[in-house]
Amino acid sequence: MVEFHVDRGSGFPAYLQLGQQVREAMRLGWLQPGDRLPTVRDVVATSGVNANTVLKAYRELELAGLVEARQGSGTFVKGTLGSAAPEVLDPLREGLAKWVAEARSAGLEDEDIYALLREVLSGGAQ
Amino acid sequence: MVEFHVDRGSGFPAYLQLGQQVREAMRLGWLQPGDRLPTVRDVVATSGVNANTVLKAYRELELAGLVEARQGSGTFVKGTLGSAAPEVLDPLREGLAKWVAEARSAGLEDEDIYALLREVLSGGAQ
DNA sequence: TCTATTGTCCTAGTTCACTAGAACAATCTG
DNA sequence: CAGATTGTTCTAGTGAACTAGGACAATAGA
Repeated sequence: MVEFHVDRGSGFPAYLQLGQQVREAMRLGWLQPGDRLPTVRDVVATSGVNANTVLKAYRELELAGLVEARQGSGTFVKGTLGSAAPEVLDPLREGLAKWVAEARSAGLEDEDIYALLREVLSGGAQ
Repeated sequence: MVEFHVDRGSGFPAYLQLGQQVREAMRLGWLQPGDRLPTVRDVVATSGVNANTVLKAYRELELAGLVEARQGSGTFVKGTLGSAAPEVLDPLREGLAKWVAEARSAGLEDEDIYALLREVLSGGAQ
């Protein structure tokens, strides 16, 4: 089961945070087709956001074809995202963890690491 | 000189995007103490956001002690962020680029890569 | 069938990001 | 000094995000 963590006051919309967390869990293989998302009321109780906000997040995921809402029973993962095959991800994760350890021992903070990745992904100096 | 790229419609506030881009440029060593940020009017002309929005971004950076606004002459980088020594960053960037190439040839999209990094940084399975 | 659970809708209202446009104030340059 | 450039302030308004609270509808399970 996925556990949502909504950071109010971070500036960006709660419904986007929820959506992103679902997508991310799908990419990492934590959520697979058929899995059930937390109940709207669950999320309300857990994260403190309003039911309409949760609904908005879920509706966007549904529009994107990623989940399917079934009244009375819950919201279920329907599609797939990314190439979340564990046999592909696992070795990559290991390699990344190694690099991260290196970066951290060189004194880099998490934000430095994110910045560096964004730079590399967007093609260097641009 | 830093070039801003504001993605309207991405959902999160323009002033946060501007602030983040300055912080990131500082982390990567593109902006160093004494460097001048683009003029408020420059950013307005370039990115299309309103002057007040740019001002809000700059004011937040100033409150954080990262920049200093001097009326009549511009806004200048004051503090430092991260450990942006090139002799430290360069080899790390190289190693990361290598890993990214590997991940991409394994079929991962950028979003997969971000998700994986977030997972690793937050300490694995959490 | 009855009941609990779930998603869904509705109305009303508040807060905040952002826009628009104008004016002022300090600094630099010639 | 004069003019251009820069940051700064102000007022007014729009739209979106979010809250609050209630009600309805479909499904699952006993």
